Amino acid sequence: MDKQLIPNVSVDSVVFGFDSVHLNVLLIGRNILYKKTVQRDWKLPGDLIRWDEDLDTASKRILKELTGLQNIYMNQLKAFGSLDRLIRRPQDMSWLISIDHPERRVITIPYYSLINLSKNGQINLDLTTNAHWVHVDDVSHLPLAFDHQEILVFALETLRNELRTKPLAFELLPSKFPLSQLQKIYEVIFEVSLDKRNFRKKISNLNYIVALNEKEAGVSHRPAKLFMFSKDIYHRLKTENFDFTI
Amino acid sequence: MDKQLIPNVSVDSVVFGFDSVHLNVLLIGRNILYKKTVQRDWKLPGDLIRWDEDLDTASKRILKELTGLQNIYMNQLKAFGSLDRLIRRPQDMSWLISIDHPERRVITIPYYSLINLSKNGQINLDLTTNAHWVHVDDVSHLPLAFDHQEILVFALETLRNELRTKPLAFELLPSKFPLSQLQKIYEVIFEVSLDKRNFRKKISNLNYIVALNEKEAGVSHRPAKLFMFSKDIYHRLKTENFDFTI
DNA sequence: CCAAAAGTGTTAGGAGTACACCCATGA
DNA sequence: TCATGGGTGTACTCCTAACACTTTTGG
Repeated sequence: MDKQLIPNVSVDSVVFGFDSVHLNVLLIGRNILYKKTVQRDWKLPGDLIRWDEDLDTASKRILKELTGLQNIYMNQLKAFGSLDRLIRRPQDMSWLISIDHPERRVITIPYYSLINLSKNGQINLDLTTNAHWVHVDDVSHLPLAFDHQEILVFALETLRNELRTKPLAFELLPSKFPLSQLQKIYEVIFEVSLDKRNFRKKISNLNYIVALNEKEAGVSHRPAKLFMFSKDIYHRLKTENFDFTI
Repeated sequence: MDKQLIPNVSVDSVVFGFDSVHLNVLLIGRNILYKKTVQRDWKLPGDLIRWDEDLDTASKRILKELTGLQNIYMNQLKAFGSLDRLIRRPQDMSWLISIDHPERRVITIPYYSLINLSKNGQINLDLTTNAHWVHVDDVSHLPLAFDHQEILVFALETLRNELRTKPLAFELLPSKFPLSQLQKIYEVIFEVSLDKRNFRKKISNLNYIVALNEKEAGVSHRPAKLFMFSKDIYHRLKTENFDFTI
């Protein structure tokens, strides 16, 4: 056991990636030996944190070590620390023994991150660590380690909540995007379908979504106008508005 | 150091209490000896957690031990674990030494709670522990231990966010309340003033806020009709609605 | 010329906002 | 009878929701 690590506090990352069609989550494949057969299962990227690093720093470091991802949007979720979280599944117990994990109790502090996966800005996934993008809809059928299924569900709920009131959709898009992509994000994440005209009317009232003098290229249909999100304008405008819903 | 305690993970509670005029927060007064004078400062109720209890359990236990409060609404916030959070103020360092606190690093998991403080349902504060209700507006002038000021600010922000979309106001009210009290909560917490007629119109559309055949008693003005919040009706209704704001 | 997605306007209903006076009670 | 907060309606504006056809490009 590395002396630099706090033995009972970890971070985990729920990295959401949007590929212009699906919302995906980044999982690490494991092959664990259990009852003399090799079983495949999945976990969230994560690890113990060090004595000499802040939580955010730890989360960034571990994500980079395990996946190569850097400089992406990141937000802390609530901690998960139930007594039995590491030992709910017998496979997990035998895995912990196999890696010589000494601790009876680990409290984990999950983060969620957002990233765009479209063809241009190729993602620099470090494949030696077995990281894979999985459609979020498929995850519920997969065996996930520990309480990672629960963490993922919580992360998705939080993403939905934050997406309602914060300009997070743009973290899932390339810097220049057509409006149909923006709409798709809301449709996929909230599992609804939205009216194109009403959506665009709504967007056109938001001055921080700026039309560019550029169009998509290389598509076999009428090319869409590209837009960008202006953080500056957004912050200048969002010092007004009161509104509540009980 | 108690062997039953995890040495580097604590919980803290931000307990908000509404007294029909102000939003208050529960703080514990400390007298610390620093540079040969006794100084008064304040901290959030909190302590290290035990190896054999879940986070929520720990939070409930510690809140009860320190204040006598039980069975109140409680919600976990994000963890605070920066490297210097215990040693930003020299007073805190000398206090930690005085209580023989061994740990260089403690990550705390804060919770916020909501409670009603009106005269009827007298609160059972255990005064031996020096717990006091302080108006939230006054807290920024008080010396708070560690990063507790920061935790409090985050808790208040979170309370505001959740109050926009969840029926939390009722946790701050007695079970039967006049509409003016409900309005006051939004006005105090969001620091706005709302139009009485418009507020009441909005409320009358919410079927889960139910008018009772009862009136206030003992007030020296026209007595107000009392209302209650129906959790049942609320949950039956809130399985609809899509709406987002970027 | 076909397939595919982009782009565009109108109408009707509901929600939000601004605003001023009378009512019921206890002291 | 006075002081105090309770209680009520209307008109205007703005946002939302429903709905179908034409345009531009590549193949």
